[in-house]
Amino acid sequence: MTAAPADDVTPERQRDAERTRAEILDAATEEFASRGYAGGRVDEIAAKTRTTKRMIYYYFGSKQGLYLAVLERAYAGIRRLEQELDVDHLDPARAMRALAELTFDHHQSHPAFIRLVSIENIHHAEHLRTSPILPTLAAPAVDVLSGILDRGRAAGLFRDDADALDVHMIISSFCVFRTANRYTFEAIFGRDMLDADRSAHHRRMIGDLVLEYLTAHVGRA
Amino acid sequence: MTAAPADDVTPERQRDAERTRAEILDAATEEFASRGYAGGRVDEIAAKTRTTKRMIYYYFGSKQGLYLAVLERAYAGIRRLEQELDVDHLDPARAMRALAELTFDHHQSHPAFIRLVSIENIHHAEHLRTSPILPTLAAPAVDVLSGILDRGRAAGLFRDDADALDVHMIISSFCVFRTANRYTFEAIFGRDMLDADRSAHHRRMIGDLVLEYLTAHVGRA
DNA sequence: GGCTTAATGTACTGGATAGTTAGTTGTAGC
DNA sequence: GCTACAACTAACTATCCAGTACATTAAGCC
Repeated sequence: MTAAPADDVTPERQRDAERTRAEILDAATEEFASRGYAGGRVDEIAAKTRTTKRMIYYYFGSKQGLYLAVLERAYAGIRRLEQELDVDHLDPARAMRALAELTFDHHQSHPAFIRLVSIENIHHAEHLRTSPILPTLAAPAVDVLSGILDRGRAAGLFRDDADALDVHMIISSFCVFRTANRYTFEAIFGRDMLDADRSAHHRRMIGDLVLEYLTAHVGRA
Repeated sequence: MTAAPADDVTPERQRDAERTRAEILDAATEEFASRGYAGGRVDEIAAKTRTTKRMIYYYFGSKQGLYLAVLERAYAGIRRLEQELDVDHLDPARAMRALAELTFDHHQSHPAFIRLVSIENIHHAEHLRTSPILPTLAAPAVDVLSGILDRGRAAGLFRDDADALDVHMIISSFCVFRTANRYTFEAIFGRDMLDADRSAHHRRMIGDLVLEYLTAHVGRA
């Protein structure tokens, strides 16, 4: 990436565009995810970095530009995971469970991503819709899922009328809800979603749920 | 409510505290639900009513007080619905489906409520947690659900290890997701969740999903 | 070692916006 | 028809905050 001299490494470089950008993105992710777009403060983001507000405008142009960069980087994470998931060596049922658990694990360990998606929906996806990465987001999720469904149907294991996006929705809704609505759920029902035992239980549960749905009334139109 | 004269009704009363309050709450619900708490503008809310900003402070004290009043009124709607739902005359499976469909219909027809819940979660439920109505929110949902589960288990129809809050979560997550994440879902996958055919399909689906879960491996510990 | 450009810092501005001050008017009760 | 209070209005202020003008410094290049 950076062309650093091989033998005389300065331990703290004073100018490093790459690192400054990344530091700003990290701070901005935290700020926007925890306060929303309108609630997020550019001054606050700058204060969390080792640089100044001027740099944010230098690299990202505007508050909106920064927010969009944050959003795009967050989406890139789950997209990469889905692309890297190799389930061809697993039977359809196990493959489906692996996909559900991948989603479960990602969403649980990336609350900032989930919160950013919530925030983006509050804004009617107006930022995401303008993003150049938008067209690359659908395929990874849908392709893996369609492949598993096709194999399952061919083997006579899964129902014929299951739709890939519906299955994606079942998995996403469950995994997103646990993280996205964690706070109101805990306030109302007094149950912490992130309790380790409960997490393990829910992780099994989403796999069960999807497989029960897919194997119900097999062969029916 | 208001002591209006019986025979000489003035068509447009110039002073009506009740109506002014309600008008402010309506406008504020729309504003906060569509722009978030920090993004919502008190001046904008005032402009949408037939009164002035001063009245908002007169009745609700602060922006936060207004927001909390909006949130409480929104929760009151679903709580009332759940309380009024009478499923004792239905067999457990039909009762469960009726509850799922009630939730589905409410969430689909009250997007502002769903958005407010999302917004409240962005804010770590800090407003809801201070609300005096908080203790009244859990019981209606849980009681109806527990009743149905008990009857289903007693009849040997439902699995023994099903937990009321888990079932609530399955139903809520699905119904909330469709509305809450509608915009990013449409942007990414090009599918409108509110299409009439798809809605009917999903409405059946959430009932199926819950019943398949509850009737799977019946009798197993 | 000077030239060029990318990277960085300081200090400011102007518009937006939550909240207030100081008043006015309608209406119920007598 | 007067009084007291609730309901209401208009105009203001103090602060916050996104974005900028301008100066400066490090580093690659020859």
